[in-house]
Amino acid sequence: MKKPTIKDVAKLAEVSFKTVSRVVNNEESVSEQVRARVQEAIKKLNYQPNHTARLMRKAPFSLAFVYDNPNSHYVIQMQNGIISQCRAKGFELVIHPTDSKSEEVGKELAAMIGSKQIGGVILTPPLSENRELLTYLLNHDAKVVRILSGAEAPDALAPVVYVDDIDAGEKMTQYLLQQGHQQIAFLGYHPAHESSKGRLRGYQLAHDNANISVDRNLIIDGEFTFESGMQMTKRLLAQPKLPTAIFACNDEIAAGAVFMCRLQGYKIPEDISIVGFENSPFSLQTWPPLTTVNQPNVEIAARAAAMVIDMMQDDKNHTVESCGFQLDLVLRDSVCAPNNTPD
Amino acid sequence: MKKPTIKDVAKLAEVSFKTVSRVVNNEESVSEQVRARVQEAIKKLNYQPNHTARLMRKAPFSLAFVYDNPNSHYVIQMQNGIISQCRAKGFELVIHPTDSKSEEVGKELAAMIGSKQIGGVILTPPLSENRELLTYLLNHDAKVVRILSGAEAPDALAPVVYVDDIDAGEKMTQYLLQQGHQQIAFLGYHPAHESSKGRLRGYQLAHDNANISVDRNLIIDGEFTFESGMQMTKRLLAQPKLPTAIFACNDEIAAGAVFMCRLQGYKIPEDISIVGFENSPFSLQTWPPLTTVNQPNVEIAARAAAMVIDMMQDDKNHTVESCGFQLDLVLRDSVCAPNNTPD
DNA sequence: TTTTATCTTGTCAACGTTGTCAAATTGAAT
DNA sequence: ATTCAATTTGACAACGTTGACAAGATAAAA
Repeated sequence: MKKPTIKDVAKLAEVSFKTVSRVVNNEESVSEQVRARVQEAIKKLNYQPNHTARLMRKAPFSLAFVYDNPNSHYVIQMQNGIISQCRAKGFELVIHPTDSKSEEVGKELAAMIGSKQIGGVILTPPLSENRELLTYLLNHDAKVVRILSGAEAPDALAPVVYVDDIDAGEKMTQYLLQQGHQQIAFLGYHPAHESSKGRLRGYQLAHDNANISVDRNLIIDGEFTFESGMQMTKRLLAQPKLPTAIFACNDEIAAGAVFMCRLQGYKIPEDISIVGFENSPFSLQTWPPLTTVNQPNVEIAARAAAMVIDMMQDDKNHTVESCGFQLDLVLRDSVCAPNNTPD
Repeated sequence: MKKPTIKDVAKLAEVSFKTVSRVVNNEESVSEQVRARVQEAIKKLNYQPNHTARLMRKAPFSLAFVYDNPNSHYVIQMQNGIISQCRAKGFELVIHPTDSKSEEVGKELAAMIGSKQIGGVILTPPLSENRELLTYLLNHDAKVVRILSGAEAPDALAPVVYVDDIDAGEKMTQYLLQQGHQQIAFLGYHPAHESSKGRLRGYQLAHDNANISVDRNLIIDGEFTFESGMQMTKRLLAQPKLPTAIFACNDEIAAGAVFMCRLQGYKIPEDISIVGFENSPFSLQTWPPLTTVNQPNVEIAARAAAMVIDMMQDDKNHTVESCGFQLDLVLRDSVCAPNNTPD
């Protein structure tokens, strides 16, 4: 049994197929009588308009989510946020994992956009930080929205959803300072990682505001992984002056820190308070559960999707405003006031 | 500047647009001269064939990945496996997260398949376990491939990619037995979780083969989470007879077990060996890294995708064979021979 | 040279929808 | 009744591509 087309419905309802089209698209000028008859026919035949054929006549109805990120949870959250918008507004999502280090990303994306009738693109870090890629895409007249976070104010080439890492880093550090911590280590600064820069900047800012000077020895460089978290913590704990709290640049590092501290016999949070960043599942994959910063990725992605869709639908090319997200702390049990001042 | 169509290319190359189509589709009967001229024109105009219009004439070129799974890493791996096949074979992937508990899943999926010209569907647990959904989809003549794992032999309604949990559970248990463990606890049996049944079955089998009877008290029910892992381990450790090894039903449980053991002062693996299942990032999110079972999700998904594509392309409806995957152990440092026999 | 076979190219319809515009119908006002 | 406007409906082209088939060009055989 073939899939019914609009013409089959028309025949059954004894109207022209154009009228069926009108009913399907909820257009005004159809009498109630006819509308009812057509709707009945639609139901009887179980007719579904052909998305593909539709696309050919109308403006593009697809947007692409381009990413190159090893963090599954992040990607899925993004995806979900975008899909929610797509479903609400009848758009199609094309996911496009790629390799940000490849020379060909630009071409590859342009090709995809061209062939798949894609109207808009959402870029996440680190792809969204690639200025060349962005201009390349803009030159191939794609509508682009970038999701960015970090210390640099984003340029104005295209609308951005900006995550305020500086503010969040500051809030978290402030919180630790308020708890009475004065020796706060910072784990996981990485020059290639924009977010880490922002978070460190906030850390610094909070110290400045409190008139407390930062001990450079407490800032340790490393990767955003559990393994690296353990290594960094080991190095940290080998130093003469012990911190009373650790601000880890993400939850995985924090989990590694928790582990290493325990291995060396420190109690968490009694001996050392530890906080993470991201509110990922990893923040609950340790004990006690980590105080962390919530990144509302689903909302962020939904916002970005709404923006691209807006840009696609808007003919007159009115500029879509960038927007910023402030992050909130998630207080759990990995922090307490410092009891013993380490010597 | 408008997107160039096949006709623009034709005009530039001074041939009919049909000839361009032939060049684009790499058909035989085009003279080298003309082909070169057309290709040049294509390059000059940066022409990309319109995927959408193509779809309208040809057989469906899209397949859907339907899932309802809280495990981001799993979903991403699946997605990647499927995408690899789609790219290789020029297919389009539509991802469709859904709610398996909803009454409407079937209708929802049928609607999606109908409207988006989807030729095939890949189902993962728990959706793939839903017989009703499957028959519903088959009745709406969709091509379906299911990814399944567990203790039940899958029915023959549609081709299946089957993950042999029983065998894997048996292998892992055998390994622990070979290390000299006799008191092996099993954490995370859950009646609603097919995989856990299979793994437990394998655990039982290995004991049977070794002529060792299983102590029912060592089998603890629970969820597939870190939190539950901690709880179960707490219960386990409260029992008079301590195990020398713990077989956790997945890595998160195992990580929880590691944590709880440590909290109670047991050393891993010296006092208690612990193994997980899945080889997820969580298995490295603890210390020591977990011995676990590798689930080659990317390959599994790629296989499933290849199968659906096969079914879609094959007109004569030849039956695609189901296939099974055997899993392999990943030996890391969370296991050693039991030193002290607990009393 | 003519015929035939083969290879290359072109013409046109079709896919399922929406946009444009004209035709038919309705209803109100004269 | 007649006219006019407003509403409802329909005919047809168009979107960018591929498939079926016909036409033209070329090469080989007569």
